[in-house]
Amino acid sequence: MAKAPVLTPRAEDFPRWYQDVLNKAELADNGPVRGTMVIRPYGYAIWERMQAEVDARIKTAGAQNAYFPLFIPESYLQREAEHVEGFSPELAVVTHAGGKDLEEPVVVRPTSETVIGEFMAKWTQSYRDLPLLLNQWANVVRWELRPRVFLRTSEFLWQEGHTAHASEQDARAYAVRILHEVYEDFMRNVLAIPVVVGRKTARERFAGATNTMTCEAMTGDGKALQMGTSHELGQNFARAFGIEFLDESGVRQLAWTTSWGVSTRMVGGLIMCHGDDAGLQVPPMLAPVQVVVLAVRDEGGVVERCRRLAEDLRAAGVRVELDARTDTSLGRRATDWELKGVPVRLELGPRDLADDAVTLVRRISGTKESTPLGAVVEAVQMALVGQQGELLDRALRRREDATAQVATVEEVVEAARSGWAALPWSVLGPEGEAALAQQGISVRCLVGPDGGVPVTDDAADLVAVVARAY
RNA sequence: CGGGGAGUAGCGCAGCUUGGUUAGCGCGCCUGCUUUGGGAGCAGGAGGUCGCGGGUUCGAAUCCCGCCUCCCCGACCA
Repeated sequence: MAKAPVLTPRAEDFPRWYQDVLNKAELADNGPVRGTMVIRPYGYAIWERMQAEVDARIKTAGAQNAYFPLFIPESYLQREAEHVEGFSPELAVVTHAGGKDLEEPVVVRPTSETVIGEFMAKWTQSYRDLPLLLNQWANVVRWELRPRVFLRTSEFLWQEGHTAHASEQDARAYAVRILHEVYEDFMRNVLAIPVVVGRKTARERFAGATNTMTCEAMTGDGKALQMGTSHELGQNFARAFGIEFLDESGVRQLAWTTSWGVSTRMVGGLIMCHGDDAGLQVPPMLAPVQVVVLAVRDEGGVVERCRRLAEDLRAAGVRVELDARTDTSLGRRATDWELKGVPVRLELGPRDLADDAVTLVRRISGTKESTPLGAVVEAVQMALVGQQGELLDRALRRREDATAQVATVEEVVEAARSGWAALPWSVLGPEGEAALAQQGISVRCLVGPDGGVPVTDDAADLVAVVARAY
């Protein structure tokens, strides 16, 4: 008799499977207030690894970290018409504090363009002050109607970059640079998620932006997930907040700003892109635990040998954890580490020890082989590289297989049942986009014929990537 | 806000139609022994204002009225 599956099979009920993974891999719980989440230590360790990798790339791109307040005067939001209109429905507003009603309500930041704009205006006097390249790691609040842990929560963690530039070209170049060198690079090479990078249509644009660019991932059930965005804000916020400078010829000019962010949603994206019926699969580059050394049983010096093995791996720069809980059965522990998606497992028991070997198990390819103890560090390092590549290849193949090249709106609807569709934007257009929206299908982004990110949305030959989205 | 569903142990559920011993089951948890190479077995044990308030009744998880909350599907969204 087969045992009951550890998780609800994905094919049976994908949302249920997602919930099961969150619980069994000990990633997160629902918080007490609707739409909030508790990120458990393993989930948070994954987020910390994401932060470290993204933060390093942001710094390489020249931005500096700072911190702006959680509370923003309500009047700030109202200074940019589209921005306030876009965010009003989901604002959490504090009207009462310190035992009395506030003179002016303060909003809990849904994003920080406004408050940062106010300070950019103070700090920007001369063209020599530009570009001003800021980033902050923070929590933000958007009162969501239909929350899902990690994917859409009322409070989430993110980084938000905000920059001011002397020219439109400079601002655009920076927004594009962040999109590719920070986000796309991180997602593809660390998360092993082959995102499609493109330009949002006017309908999908960020409230207050002149251009929104996006990284879109395909989930295991063939939907789309927006993993990160980079916006050109034109002079909209500069005008609203007075971000001005004197140029080389002494003429007063309005600055051009950008903003860009990725959030804890990426943890949900990781689960949905790479998870299988045995649980999460974490790419080695990201994994907070790359290797677990599993002592099969406490006999004949096995545990001590495992401890040394773990130390050797750690010394070689591998993120390793020792599992010497030999009072719990091997099967249970193996299953638990699979659920958590640890890419490499080293099982060491009396039999292995007698052979002076260890059993190396790969989570992603599912292979298992005996490896001499003397060569194990190198074998592990090769396995980590191999598993990283395999995960990306697999995700890329799946995305390509599940993306239909179509020519009509009818075909889009059919394709979107199980995957993505790509068709000429000239065929679809804003009218077709509105029609699809009625059926819960959206244009995820527009891409150029060469796969590049278009500079406008009315160029010829643009391809619309269309799907149902989370 | 529209349409569906559900509130009983940490989690998942049964019991309710037809009111009646001490409210049950699975998983999990604790203790002990035996185990440990793919989710261990046996024995013992802890754990409950049956969502809240009222009503009917000798007696309510169960019937009646009111309220609250949560989940799922849509519209909003990193």
